[in-house]
Order: sequence, then C-alpha cells, then structure tokens
Amino acid sequence: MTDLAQTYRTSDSEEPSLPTPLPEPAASEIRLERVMGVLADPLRLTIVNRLLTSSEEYDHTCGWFGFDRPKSSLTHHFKALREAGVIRQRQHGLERRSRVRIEDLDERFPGLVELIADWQPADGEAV
Amino acid sequence: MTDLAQTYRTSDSEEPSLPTPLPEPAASEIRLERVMGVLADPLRLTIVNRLLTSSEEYDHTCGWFGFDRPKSSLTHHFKALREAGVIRQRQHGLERRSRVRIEDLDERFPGLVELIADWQPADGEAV
DNA sequence: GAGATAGTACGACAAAATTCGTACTAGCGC
DNA sequence: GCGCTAGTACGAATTTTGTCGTACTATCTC
Repeated sequence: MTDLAQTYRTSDSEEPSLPTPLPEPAASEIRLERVMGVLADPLRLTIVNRLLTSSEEYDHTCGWFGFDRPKSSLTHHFKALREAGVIRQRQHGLERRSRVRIEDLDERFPGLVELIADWQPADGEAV
Repeated sequence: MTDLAQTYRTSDSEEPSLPTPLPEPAASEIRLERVMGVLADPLRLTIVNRLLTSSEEYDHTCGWFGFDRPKSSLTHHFKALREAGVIRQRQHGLERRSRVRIEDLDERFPGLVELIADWQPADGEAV
C-alpha cells in the first residue's frame, strides 16, 4: 500500500496496546456517496482537514478542536464521520481520540485525502 | 486518466458556435463542500459518472440517461449539479445538453474527476 | 467516596433536501 | 397554426439532517 499506511502501521505498533476502534465500516464497505455526504458539511470538513494538517501527534479528542458548539453536536458529527468510514475512534480512558483513516481512504479513493487536506473554509466562515 | 480533459477541450474548439452556457459559478467560486454535497446523491453521482464514462459525443440531454423518474425530478438534479459547478449546460434548440466541467474541476480539485469516473453504484442500486 | 471531566443517548424542534404532480413555455416539423 | 417534444417553475408532502438541551455513564484525581 502507500507510504502513509506504512507510517501509520509503524506508529501503531509502537504504541503498546491501542484500544479497539469503535464500530466502523470495513474499508471495502466505505461508499463514496456516503463519504461525500458526510464531507458536505463545513464543520466536518474542518474536522478532517485539521486532523490531516495539524496533527503532530496524530490523534485528537473532540475537545482539541476548540469548536464553540455544544458537546452533543460534536458527538453527532464525529459519529457521522466514523460511521461513514472517514475517521477511526478509540477510547482512551475518559477521552475518545480520532484520526483519519488515511490508508483506507487512499486505497478506496485515491486523491481524496489530498483534496481534503488542501481545502480551506470560505471567507468569513471560521468555525 | 486526465486524458479525458484533453479530449474534451479539443472537442470544444471543434464545434463552431456553441450556445452560451446557462448560469453557473465561475471556476474560482466552486466550493468543495458544495460539490461534495451535490455528489452525495447516488442519482447525481450516476449522472456525472455516465457523462464521464460513456460520452462518445460529449454532451447529453436529460433524456439520454433513461432514468425512470418524473421530468421535474430530473430538472431538479441537473440544476443542482450545474449550480454547484459540476456540469455545464447549454440550450440547443429544444434540448439542454450537459457535460462535466472537467477542466475546471481538475484545476480546482485535482483527482476528483477520476474518483467520480471510477465510482460504481452499490449492489442492487440500479437507477 | 466526592467531584470534576469527556463524552453519550435521547428527544424535540427547525431547517434543508427530495420527490413528484400539475401547469406552463418554447422550439420543431408538418 | 397545430400538435409534439424537452424541459421549467411552482408548490406541497415527506424525509432527512442539523442543532442543542437535558439527563446520564464512565473514568480519573484527590
């Protein structure tokens, strides 16, 4: 597969025992129309974009983004992203950390991840 | 892959006087989230996919697709695609012909056109 | 154990999108 | 002109999606 996938697998195995991911579709089950649908929302596009572009350590909690929205709204959006197969979430103690499923998306829809990473919000649409 | 764009541009300049396109956003105004939103629908994804993959002559009327839906529904979807900047439509006498704005999409979102061209509907989801 | 913290689940309301019928316009050919 | 055809416009019913309050669970820390 891609270099990225390799990187992440490495990173994966460095961390001693990662919690099992929350329920998510298998890579082969990810549907383009579903992914498109879930990325049609600027907030969700922002989430994925930031996960891709400003992730030194590579997964983050909901809170990390600093969105000024109720927690229940955020849960909703993260869940939508996960169920569409765009992000993977793992429970670490109290918090739930997310990362983009780069390898899977690259395999299924090459080029998509780059599109999202290059995206920027419309003028005056800070979230 | 991007041979398509080339093919289409050539074809463009061959036709002597094309009717003015119906109102559409400028290439620079096309928004990724909007494009994603409009392509979240399987019918619309089918439209664009077929325009890309089975277009010997390169633009087609609504009727050409043979969808079993009321005309008013089809108008709705084609308009949505045009207003998001995905297709260009021109009025030729009685009929309105559509093509994908390949060059513009390629410029703004490289790789996207290929994703759509490679898409195939989920099992048992013939339209 | 008590309190703070990260996030969920449910449910309600509001906003947006989808579907489609009906009535209409405009071009084409006889 | 007359009918046929391709497609639009409007509007209503239905469905889906987004937003968010409230109440709740689970975990960590002291």
